[in-house]
Amino acid sequence: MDFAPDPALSRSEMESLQREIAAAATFTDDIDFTPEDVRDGDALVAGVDQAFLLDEDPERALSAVVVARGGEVIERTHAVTELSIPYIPGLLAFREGGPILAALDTLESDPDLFLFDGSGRIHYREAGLATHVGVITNTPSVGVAKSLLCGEPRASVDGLAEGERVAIDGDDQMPTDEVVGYAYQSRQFDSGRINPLYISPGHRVSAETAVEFVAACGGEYKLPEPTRQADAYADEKKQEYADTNA
DNA sequence: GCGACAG
DNA sequence: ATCTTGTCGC
Repeated sequence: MDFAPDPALSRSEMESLQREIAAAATFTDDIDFTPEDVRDGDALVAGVDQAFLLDEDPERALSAVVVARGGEVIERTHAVTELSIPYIPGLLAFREGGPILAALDTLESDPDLFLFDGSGRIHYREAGLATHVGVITNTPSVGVAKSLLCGEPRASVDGLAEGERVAIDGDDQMPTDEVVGYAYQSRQFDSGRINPLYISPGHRVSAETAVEFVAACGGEYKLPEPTRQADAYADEKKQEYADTNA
């Protein structure tokens, strides 16, 4: 089976491929390491994020990957790739999946877990970016999104205390009623103004464990450290390319 | 037609 | 995502 996120597919072909991806995905724990291992530096976690070069035709994506073991960064890599289709809610993997796979191909280390910027199971067809790339690489993956694509929070997610989480149930536009993820307040101030992260299983991780992994990555900021590092690295490299191309 | 929408 | 400085508030 070829699950490659081919941007040339028709919209309906993309949607049916996502249903196949969801069927092949595992939303329960199938891992040989624990959140505790992540804390102790006995597991490799890779944060993946992107920056974009939109003032070009075609536009290009700069995909960055930062691998961490405990608090230390052991590898950073990136890839610059052409983008062929625009962003369409629900079809993000077909725009960014290829570019991300290109960056993962240059990795020398072999991460135990991937943290992607976007949704996993919190998706119309339970096949968001984290699930799509997770299934293709057959690597435990988690989706870390800064806003909610779909699904229904069981309770208000406003002003949660640091460490609190609220289950996200499948809604009427999704094929399941199960818990598809969690709103997770990684950081909070007394004023209670920071929005929570929306964590969901990508592949081979349950919704509960996905949150535990993010929590285990630590960091002083809202985003888990590997993701924050990847974000900064992507911006850094983007400037480099922008200057070179100027 | 209305509403809603990761990055 | 990206375009972008200062600024309101704890």
